[in-house]
Amino acid sequence: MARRRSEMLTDVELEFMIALWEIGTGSVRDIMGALDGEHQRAYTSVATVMKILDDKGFVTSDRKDRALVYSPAVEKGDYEGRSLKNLSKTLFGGTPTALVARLVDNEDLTDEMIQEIKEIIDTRIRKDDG
Amino acid sequence: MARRRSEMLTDVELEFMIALWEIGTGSVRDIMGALDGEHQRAYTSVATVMKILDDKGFVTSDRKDRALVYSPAVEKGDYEGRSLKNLSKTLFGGTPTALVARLVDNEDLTDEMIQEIKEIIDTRIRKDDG
DNA sequence: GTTTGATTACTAGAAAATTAGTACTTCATT
DNA sequence: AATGAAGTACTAATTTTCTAGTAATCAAAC
Repeated sequence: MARRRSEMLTDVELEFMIALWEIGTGSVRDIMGALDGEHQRAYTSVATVMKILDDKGFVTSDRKDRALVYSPAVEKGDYEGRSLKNLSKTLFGGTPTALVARLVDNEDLTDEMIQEIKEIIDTRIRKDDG
Repeated sequence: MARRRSEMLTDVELEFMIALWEIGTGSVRDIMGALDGEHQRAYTSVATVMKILDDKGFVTSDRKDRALVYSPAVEKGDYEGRSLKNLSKTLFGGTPTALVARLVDNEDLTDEMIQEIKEIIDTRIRKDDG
């Protein structure tokens, strides 16, 4: 516990959290196995970062016969929200509309995607009304 | 010129780029003046980072009687797009729809904002059709 | 009970990012 | 020409992040 300077993860921390969110819960070895495998890292490197994540409060740990089993203390959706808020704040003046505007003027966004996005918005509007 | 390892900016680089985008063009002193002012930094710190940004190709520089005057080589909108793509890739499986879904389930999003977002989407759809 | 294997804790070093000092250059002013 | 002011280039130190080694612990297998 303790530490928690920033509410945002560093690059490597995020990579490991993604692995943990993927598997739900797991030991250092499990997490190492769930990593993208691009980079190849020492067991102790993963263990060290997991401990840091524990210190920062992003995960919790439980001992299961000798080994630590980690679980997310922050949900992925929660962190996604944080990331969006963070990006919105730094680059879009805190207005999500500006963010969406930039998103949809991306050329390689297919018609289907746009349509899907429209449906998401419409659903949300209907939910508010109802 | 040269350098350009990552296409993404570091935190401090981004902070300075935002200042430069704000003023359009300016000397180290101008940029220093346009910073949020939260942090207070030495003149030479700003100068060093601006040189790095030049090396990486994010800005261009021109001498105007002795002093360097910097201009963005990457538009803010371009970098906004990059950032969104980056976030979408790491955290939303590369699907912008998932990103939007997360964005709109943010509670402190007002009805007006949602409505605005809807209009942005609808406009984009109409543009595609026509 | 000793060895082996797996794991954590601690430590440290490498790499990347940030900050800023010092020396040098150049121009304007005296 | 000497002095001072402003700026850049170079260098270096600090901080943060990332990586991994070593030692200690503990349980199981022999």
